[in-house]
Amino acid sequence: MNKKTTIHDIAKKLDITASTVSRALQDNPRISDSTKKLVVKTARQMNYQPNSIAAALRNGKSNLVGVMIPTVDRNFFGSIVRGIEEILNDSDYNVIICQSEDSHEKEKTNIKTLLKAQVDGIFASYAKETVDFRHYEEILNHNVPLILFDRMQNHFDVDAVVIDDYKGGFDATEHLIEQGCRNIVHLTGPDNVSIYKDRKRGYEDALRKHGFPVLQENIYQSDLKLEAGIRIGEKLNKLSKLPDGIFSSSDYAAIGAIQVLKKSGIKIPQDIAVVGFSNESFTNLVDPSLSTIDQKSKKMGHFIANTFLERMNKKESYTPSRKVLTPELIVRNSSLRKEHSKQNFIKN
Amino acid sequence: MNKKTTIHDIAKKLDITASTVSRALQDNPRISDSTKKLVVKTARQMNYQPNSIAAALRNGKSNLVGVMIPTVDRNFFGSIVRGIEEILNDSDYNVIICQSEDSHEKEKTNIKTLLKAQVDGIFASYAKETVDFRHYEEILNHNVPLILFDRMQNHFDVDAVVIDDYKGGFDATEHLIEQGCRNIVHLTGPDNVSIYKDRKRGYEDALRKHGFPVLQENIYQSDLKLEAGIRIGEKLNKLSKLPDGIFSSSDYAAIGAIQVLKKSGIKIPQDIAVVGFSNESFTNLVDPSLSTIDQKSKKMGHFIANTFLERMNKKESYTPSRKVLTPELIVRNSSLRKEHSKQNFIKN
DNA sequence: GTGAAAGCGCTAACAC
DNA sequence: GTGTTAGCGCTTTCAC
Repeated sequence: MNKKTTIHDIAKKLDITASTVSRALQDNPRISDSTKKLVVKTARQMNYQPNSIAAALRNGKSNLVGVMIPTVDRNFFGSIVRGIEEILNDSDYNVIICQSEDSHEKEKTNIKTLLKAQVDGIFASYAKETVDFRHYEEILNHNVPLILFDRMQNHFDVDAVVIDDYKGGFDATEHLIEQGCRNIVHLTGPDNVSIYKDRKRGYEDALRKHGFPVLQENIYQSDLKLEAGIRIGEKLNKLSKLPDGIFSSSDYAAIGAIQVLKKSGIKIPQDIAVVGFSNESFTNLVDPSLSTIDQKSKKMGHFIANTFLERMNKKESYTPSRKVLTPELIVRNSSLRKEHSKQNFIKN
Repeated sequence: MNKKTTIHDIAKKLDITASTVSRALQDNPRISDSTKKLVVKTARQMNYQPNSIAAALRNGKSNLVGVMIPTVDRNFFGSIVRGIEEILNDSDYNVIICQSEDSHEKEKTNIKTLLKAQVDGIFASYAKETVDFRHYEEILNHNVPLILFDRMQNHFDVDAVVIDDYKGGFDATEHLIEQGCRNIVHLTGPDNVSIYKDRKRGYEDALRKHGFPVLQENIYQSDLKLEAGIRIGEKLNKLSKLPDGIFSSSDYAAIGAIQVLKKSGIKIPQDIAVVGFSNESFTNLVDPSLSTIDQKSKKMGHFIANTFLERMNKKESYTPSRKVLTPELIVRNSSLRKEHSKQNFIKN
């Protein structure tokens, strides 16, 4: 049981050569059916396990891809990864996951690690902190296909799969307006992350479209974490004139604000209607359930994987493309004022 | 920029041999400091990237480990993975993550995939569905170190890192009793998963210790998902005599039940106090915040990684061990009756 | 339809 | 302190 069987062992047993065994196992047309069957059977008997490392060395490809995301335990990223795996595992690729934890330093280390692991491709979503992109150029210098998703910059000419964040912001805001909100606050993230800028533009344009002014004092910038939402909620509480709607670029910040506001007796959605962003799994666990924008994460994973596979097929003369997915507004109780909630808490 | 530099390229440039380069890069003591410096400098200049695949083939180890968990987007598993990575990345290992989605079939495929990827070790938590363990024996047959965590069976003689589920169940239940509960319901999972059996035993023993009867009709078995909690909540609602406490083996089921009970005007924790299990990240986002048992996930990840590293060092005559971590009761508002909540919603 | 031989890039035992 | 050599397990070109 100790020494692993190789194609040479199989060859010796059958009194043929390793090349024949190799070809037989790959179903090479030049090998006779009888030999193929024999080889396959013997391989199974001997509990042969192909050594993918040797193949990788020989073929110059590892059949590994690296995915770098801020964190694994957020619904959005977790399910992108699952989407990627669903496609790639069928093509015999394995996925290595690295978490940047939104730190520029970790991101640099991770990229080094992935390149060292000889991955055949890297799929990455920027860390929030990242403003310097030289380590990404390193990937391109190594001729490793790079696909950016979710967060990205425009100045790289690489494949990208994103959602239409502008539309997400627009739809969320317009929905609040339709629910009767006239004074809508927006919670946004760091300005160097384009998704937040785009959502903000959507927010602003929706206001303008309906004839409302865009007020800078209504826009609160933060890291969009739970704690930031809490702090902003406290600020709102102290305003002489409460807003009647909140569109937050993050579910976490939204929930933080809601917690504070609820404590002071403010009714959600009657006094303030709230829409978050990302459709995190907790959004239908909280009370009231949180309206949000779904980012089509699994679909995004599929797109990423397929883009990669296409890229691998047309080796030369490949032109990077950008796929834009359409997000979906999920209306739940935190923003539903007009009709009595048709959604019950079981529904997603 | 196209062809990758190898140690031979460096060797040629410096008019030395590849072995010297290899040794220099590994900081081998037999190489003179001057050569080392020269080699390292030239390597950097030529943008040399070691080919870990070649090294892997030569050394017979891939420096990859595989982690198989039910799902990535649960706080508990996500942070185990992070714990593992924190330790292993320092030892130049990379982590491949596979998700079983609690399916026996997926688990089998994943194990095949990992073995094919030539991982140096597999860390796994059983799928809930799994009752047949032959595919795990396959791992041992391939001489690949296996470490089980969280969920496990006793009949395998392999390394294991678990928490003391019995104590978790006991502490949760005793806490409810101390808060004045006299009629505590328990939500448990499938009987073939030992963690649920252990938590149930803890529940029962706590009741007995305090002189309460263990009533079979107070124990509800399910898959412990949100929906199951909702169904059980509805059942409880219809009882002639409501319970005054719930200990759920899952935060999700707990929250499902709470949602239903709140809807019928039942006050949490005044009417029914609730404790969940796992310290999922949403537990301090819901209202009331959910008391729960923290499973020390990051620490568990560290233990798993260190166990693996130890195992790799003592190659022969290795005796598997079992590490048991102590869980921690986190008291939040869903179970705190006696004193007025000292915890505020910001605290974790 | 099958075999012989070379080589992917690296490491390490053995020389000196 | 450095060079020589062989080989990890596989694939593939070139023979026949």
